[in-house]
Amino acid sequence: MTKKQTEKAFLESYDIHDFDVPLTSVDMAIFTVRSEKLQVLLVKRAQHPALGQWALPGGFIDLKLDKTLMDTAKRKLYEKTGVRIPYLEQVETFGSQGRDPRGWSVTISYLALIPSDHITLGKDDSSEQVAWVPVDEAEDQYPLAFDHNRILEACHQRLRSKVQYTSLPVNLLPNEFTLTELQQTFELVLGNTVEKKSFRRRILDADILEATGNMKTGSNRPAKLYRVKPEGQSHFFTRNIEGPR
Amino acid sequence: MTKKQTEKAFLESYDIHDFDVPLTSVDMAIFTVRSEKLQVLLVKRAQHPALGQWALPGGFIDLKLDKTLMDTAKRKLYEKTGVRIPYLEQVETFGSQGRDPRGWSVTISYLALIPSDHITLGKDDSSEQVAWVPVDEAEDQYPLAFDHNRILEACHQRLRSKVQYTSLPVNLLPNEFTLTELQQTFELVLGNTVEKKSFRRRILDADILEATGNMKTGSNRPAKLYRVKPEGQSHFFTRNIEGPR
DNA sequence: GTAATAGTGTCTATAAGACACTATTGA
DNA sequence: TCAATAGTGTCTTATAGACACTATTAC
Repeated sequence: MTKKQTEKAFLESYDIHDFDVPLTSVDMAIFTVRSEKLQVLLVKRAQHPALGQWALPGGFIDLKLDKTLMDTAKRKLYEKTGVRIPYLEQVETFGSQGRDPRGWSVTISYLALIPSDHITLGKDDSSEQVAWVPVDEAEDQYPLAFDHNRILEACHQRLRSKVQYTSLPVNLLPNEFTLTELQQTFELVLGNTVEKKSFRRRILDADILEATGNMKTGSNRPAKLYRVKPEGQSHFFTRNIEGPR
Repeated sequence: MTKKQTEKAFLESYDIHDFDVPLTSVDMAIFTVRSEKLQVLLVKRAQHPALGQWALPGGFIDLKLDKTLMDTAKRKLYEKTGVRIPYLEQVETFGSQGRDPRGWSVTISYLALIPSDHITLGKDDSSEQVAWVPVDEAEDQYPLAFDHNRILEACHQRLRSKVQYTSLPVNLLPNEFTLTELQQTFELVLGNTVEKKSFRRRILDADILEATGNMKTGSNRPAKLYRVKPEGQSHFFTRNIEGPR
């Protein structure tokens, strides 16, 4: 190869298989709230390597189907849950010699938040076992395949820290919800209680919700129902929730 | 391949070249402060594709030399600047069909901060042209190779937003510096002025610096010189710098 | 009425911004 | 003494936490 070669000639003679490249995949931590717990979706691997072990859903980029990495992530999410437009955020890319027994590999991790209603688990044909597992259990009691425990922790950590200064938990709730339900969701993710008045002031002052006009009734005072305004899915507050002093 | 196959047999028969994988590289935005401007390191590409165009330094993972992605980033940084232990942070991974003419490719971007003293540009033998360019110029007036303008913007944006709530700019200064110099560095990165008293209160209350005992003299009152405590390289404040009201 | 949960009034605490002030040097 | 920059005192502002209080429903 000389420097005089044209770019066209260079590209024609270029073959990616001439070079050693790492295996590249996408893995994701899909979170939802079920039974008043923050849960994460796990799949039992139906292929080697790590056959039979629990893992985060993920897989290889389909160079034909996927135009971008985000497409790969969206495709995987849809295959596993039937959900098409969740909150989806890239977290961290893990790459090393030893993380996969097949050799040098890189995985781009994504964090997804979905409401627990209207999920159809395991839409795809992979016949893998799919399960929602409380995040704490997944972290402490499940030895996940590859370095997936570490990836899950990175995603969980990202979520926890962003909840301190963003409105992300709105993405874990159905279309209509009460402020109390929203507060409980924040508390679940944060892992501590938040003060009611402070919380409502913060949310309402941010102007990210609108009243639907409906009320949630029970055996007590009915609560106003709200929906998220479009810009409210990912609102940034100027200060953190601090939690109890 | 059957499911009864052992993992060992699977791995023995596995050949990465049987699959289509994307090209995978690492690119980095190396920032420093020179001539009272935030500058970024660019290299003029000495190979196809995009030969002769300015680009962010980067390159392929060396599957033999590098054990992790961070190793690739550190190696590239050392080759270009001679600096070994800077502030280094992974920013975002860009992957798509069209970002490189050679085909589907993925690049993991890193952000590095280095002090401008003791840099030896272009230590490696690539005989590429290497230059410091003010970030604003690089963004507005340099058509960088591939999608490097977008990558630079992502790294610059990450830096700007983290400066609001971290101590990162200490990594852009030499070992000893005055509070005024630190403040000026914050201002350069933030793109606005900050109030002197608030700034000093914030930094000193965080307890991330220690006085060296030396003073910087000039034709005026001497200023105390400080160095960063080890934990001060990446301190998180609980609130943002807000800037002028 | 009571139990239960929704929603508010208002005080304190924390850390930032504003800005005028004092301090210490060289020339 | 003056110019220049270092460094401080202290008031105001913004937003969070604490916590007691009122409001509205089903029964």
